Amino acid sequence: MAFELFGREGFDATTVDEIARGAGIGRRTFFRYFDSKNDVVWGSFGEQLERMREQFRRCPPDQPLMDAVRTVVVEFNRVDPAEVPWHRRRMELILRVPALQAHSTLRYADWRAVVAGFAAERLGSSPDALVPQALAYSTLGVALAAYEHWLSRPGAELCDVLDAALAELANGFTTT
Amino acid sequence: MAFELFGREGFDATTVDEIARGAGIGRRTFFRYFDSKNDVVWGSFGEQLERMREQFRRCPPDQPLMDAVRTVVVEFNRVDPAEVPWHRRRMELILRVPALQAHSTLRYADWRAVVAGFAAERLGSSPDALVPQALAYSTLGVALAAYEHWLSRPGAELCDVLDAALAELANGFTTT
DNA sequence: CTTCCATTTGACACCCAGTGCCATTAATCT
DNA sequence: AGATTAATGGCACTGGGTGTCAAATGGAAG
Repeated sequence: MAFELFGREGFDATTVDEIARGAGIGRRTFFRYFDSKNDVVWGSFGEQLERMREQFRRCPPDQPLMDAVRTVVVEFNRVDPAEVPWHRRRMELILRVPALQAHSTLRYADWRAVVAGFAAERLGSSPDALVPQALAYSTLGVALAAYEHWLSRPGAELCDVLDAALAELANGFTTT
Repeated sequence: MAFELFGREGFDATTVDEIARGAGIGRRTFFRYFDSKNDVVWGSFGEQLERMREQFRRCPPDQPLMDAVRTVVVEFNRVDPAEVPWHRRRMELILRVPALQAHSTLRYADWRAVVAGFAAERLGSSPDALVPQALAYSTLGVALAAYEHWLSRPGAELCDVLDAALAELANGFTTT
């Protein structure tokens, strides 16, 4: 897998030629499977998002908006304990390698669209109105902060950190 | 200026050679003034941030955290009316051209650090603790949503939109 | 003015990501 | 098998970004 190379040489130092050779395919073929080298670390994110949309659909209609968002985001990011070390390495790349950090912004847009869509529905407004967009943007932000926090403390439980951070958001960061 | 070229040909279609030739300098010299083509649209952002830090310093110590953040972010983004069209075009590039959208993420890190620093001070915690980071991340998110909203409605007043969006954040997006 | 020094510049040669083109090689169908 | 279609990968090219080095520039000091 290409991740061995990234782990060994670092993401930037690993060339597409190496990845392709490692996978036993031609360089040109690589670019038919992946739009860019960056996309290697983002598997089939689109399908994952469909899962999140589904989770939003399952939310009880009377559940307060931010409670629903919190639950879904936390559940969406729950991973099989066996996969945690793997997930950690992947997220380390995404959140710490500048090239990926930058590129990932483009992927986050779809994630935000799902959240904004749900919020808009609940608020009876358009998905691109100010409030749903601001809500989606800030939820994403909080999730990223939680991820970074999780990455830098080996012991932490991702879902707990996410839940705590989203609770703060729902409180408007009040210093009660 | 390079912005004419971006406006005429589009950002991606404008090559560094063209920019350099347009500025009457060599290509190599261009890369000595700018780390990348992307950086052209981000002038001296570092100095701007110093201004924001200063504004945070001026906040009355008894002002509630989120009120202070809101005021400072709004004021920080207030631009001379004469410069608005220019600012608009610059932000259009930053927020709509994928390459710049991605790259800008790296610049936002410094912006967030300023906000997180202030929040940490007020909360008596470390700047990289969860709450200051989450607060900074979500404030940035809300600001970006406000900017997008502003860009897509020619009539809107940036500061008003920012203020409204940040008020929502401070309320935890409650549907009162 | 000239000499000497340091800084700035830009030409040149690279590396690497990404793309268009096209011949070759599998699959697949009849 | 024979014909058709899709997948593959070689090749050449564009464009961003970097290292190297020689020439140009600009002061200061003599």
